[in-house]
Amino acid sequence: MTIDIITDEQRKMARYAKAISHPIRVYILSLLGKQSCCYSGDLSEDLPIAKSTLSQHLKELKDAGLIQGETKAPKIKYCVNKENWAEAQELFKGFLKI
Amino acid sequence: MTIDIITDEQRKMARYAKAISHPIRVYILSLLGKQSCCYSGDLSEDLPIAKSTLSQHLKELKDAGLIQGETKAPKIKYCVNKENWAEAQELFKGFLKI
DNA sequence: AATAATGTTCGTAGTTTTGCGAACAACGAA
DNA sequence: TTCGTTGTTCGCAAAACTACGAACATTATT
Repeated sequence: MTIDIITDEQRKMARYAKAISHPIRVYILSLLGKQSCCYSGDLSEDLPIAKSTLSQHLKELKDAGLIQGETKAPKIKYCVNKENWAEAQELFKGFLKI
Repeated sequence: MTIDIITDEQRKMARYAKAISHPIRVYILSLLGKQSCCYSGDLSEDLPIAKSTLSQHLKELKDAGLIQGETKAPKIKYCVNKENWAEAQELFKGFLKI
């Protein structure tokens, strides 16, 4: 009940887990796992949500560091952020003892 | 934009991820990974949160199916729910393999 | 039976998440 | 420049999350 015994690693774990804690975001990341990149417009066609909502989910993933967007005007190409994804992999691997 | 293309697997992934999307819950699960079981009271001593708050986090993990409680009156022994934990492992493994 | 130990539930409060449509910004093409 | 395409941001609302203390339940012990 004194000091904070939760480690930075555990905080990071929680952060990444939070980023993937929504079905839409799981879907997006799964897709990026298959094809490594995608356009927001393609997602918008497939997913039953408003564009603005999709935009927010992408922002969530971006803020968590799991994806990155590259402007290919007028579109934006989203890719996995490999560095952070690798970190997340390691964290989850350790956590799940996979 | 028509049918829901999100799979049950992806929904489950999101559900499990949500359960571990809080530092306190990551801490609890990490501990259970090390020693497989623990008492709520021990957690309460270590964590800087109110008992009632801890109780809620444990309930979250229980509802998600990741842990289960066994009454050893007047204490409660919490353990990993092995079956569901294995399922979560598989889901994350598939998800992260990417 | 009375007390102590252990947790849960209730009521409350503040914050965050999720979602939508409308309005706005950026940029290529006609 | 004007228009169409593509996304983001804004304003709003509903729901969920996080947290606390007080009150309550349960059970072992005295």
